[in-house]
Amino acid sequence: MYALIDCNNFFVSCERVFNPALNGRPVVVLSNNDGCVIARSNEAKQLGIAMGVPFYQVKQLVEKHQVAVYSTNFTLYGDMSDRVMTILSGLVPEMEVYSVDEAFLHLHGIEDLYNYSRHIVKTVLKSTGIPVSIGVAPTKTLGKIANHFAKKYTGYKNVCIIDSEEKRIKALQQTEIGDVWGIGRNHRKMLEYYSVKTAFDFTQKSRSWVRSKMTVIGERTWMELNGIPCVEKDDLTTEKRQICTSRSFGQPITSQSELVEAVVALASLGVGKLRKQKTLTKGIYVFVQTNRFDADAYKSSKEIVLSFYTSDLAEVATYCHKALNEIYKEGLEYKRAGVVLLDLIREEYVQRDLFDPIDREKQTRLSKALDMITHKYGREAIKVAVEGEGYKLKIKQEHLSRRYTTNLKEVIKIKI
DNA sequence: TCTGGGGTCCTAGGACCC
DNA sequence: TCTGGGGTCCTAGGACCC
Repeated sequence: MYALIDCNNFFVSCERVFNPALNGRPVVVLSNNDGCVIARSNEAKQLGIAMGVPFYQVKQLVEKHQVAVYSTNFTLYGDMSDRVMTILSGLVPEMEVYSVDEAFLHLHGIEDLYNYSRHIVKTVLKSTGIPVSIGVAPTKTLGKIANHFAKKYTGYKNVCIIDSEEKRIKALQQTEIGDVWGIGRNHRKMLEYYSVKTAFDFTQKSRSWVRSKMTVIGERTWMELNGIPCVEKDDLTTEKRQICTSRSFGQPITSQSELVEAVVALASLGVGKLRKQKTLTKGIYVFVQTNRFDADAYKSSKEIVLSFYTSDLAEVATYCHKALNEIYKEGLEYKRAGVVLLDLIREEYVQRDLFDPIDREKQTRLSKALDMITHKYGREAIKVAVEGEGYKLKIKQEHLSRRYTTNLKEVIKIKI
């Protein structure tokens, strides 16, 4: 049996841990730039605030019901996620972290699944303050469905188990096809056209029909819903194959020099991730765009294939600068830019090249020194010159909470 | 006036090779 | 007049996830 454990309204729950006055109140967390709603408390959901809705569209509703609003604080959420995952790894023999707020647990051989799951729920809550729900089932896709029910009905006490054919069928009949893990908007539309409304309807279609309409991915979902596990453990979960760092700007950027600074700042973040997972890159993709909701939106990009693998910021920054010079057009208002590091390889697999003009030993020592400085004094302490002094990406964050768990200056203070 | 960010996997079709 | 067949690799784009 598998369990899908999922933190309830995760980002909101993180904010509530450090601000208990938010309990019972409607709360929303916004995306970067305070653009869209990306997390909602149950109270906010009940007000009809939809997931992913642009914030300005619900501003009135928010004011009317005094909804608490937070800018996204990924430093805090990432750290809270680490805490939850650490607790879990101590409780189960095997697990796969699936996302910032979800993990699959392997429960093979466990007798009393309900009490075991309840114990996990209570332990995580007590240790981290984060409420979680658990769905247990023979496959991961069914686990997702069970989890949905665990959240939806309070009677389940955050644990729902699908362990019989009757329960499986009942659960499938009560699940809309669009709510199934792996069925997105397009496939939902297509399936509804063929009168497939529930997950159960879907399982009644033939395997070959599903394959022909939705390729192997749909077929996999079909198998899983029918109780046959086939979503395997992903060996690559920890190591990313590409690293994308992009931002929308609160204020548009017009000058080339400022755009260079922004792109290099993004490259710096990307290289930070690259180095953290101990990989090197051999391809750099830079893109810029104007407001993508405009009818005449302008988009441009450039990929540079390097001759040698690198994880050196100065080197990456140089290529980014080059790429940008080729794609920058005067007189436009840029709203978004990004840097993608492609073709990654683990550092121990890199072969030295006889014709490499750069002294890699020296460069590695320099990069390591930079890592140490950044680690000790923060990202702002040292940077590439072209990034500009004190330059900050123009991101709007008007409702930011503190980094309670990762910055000493921002920890909670207790008055005695 | 406002509209996120970071990933993965699969397929079709073109280029190229023998 | 007639114009093979099979394989690999790469890329763009679609679809989906949280």
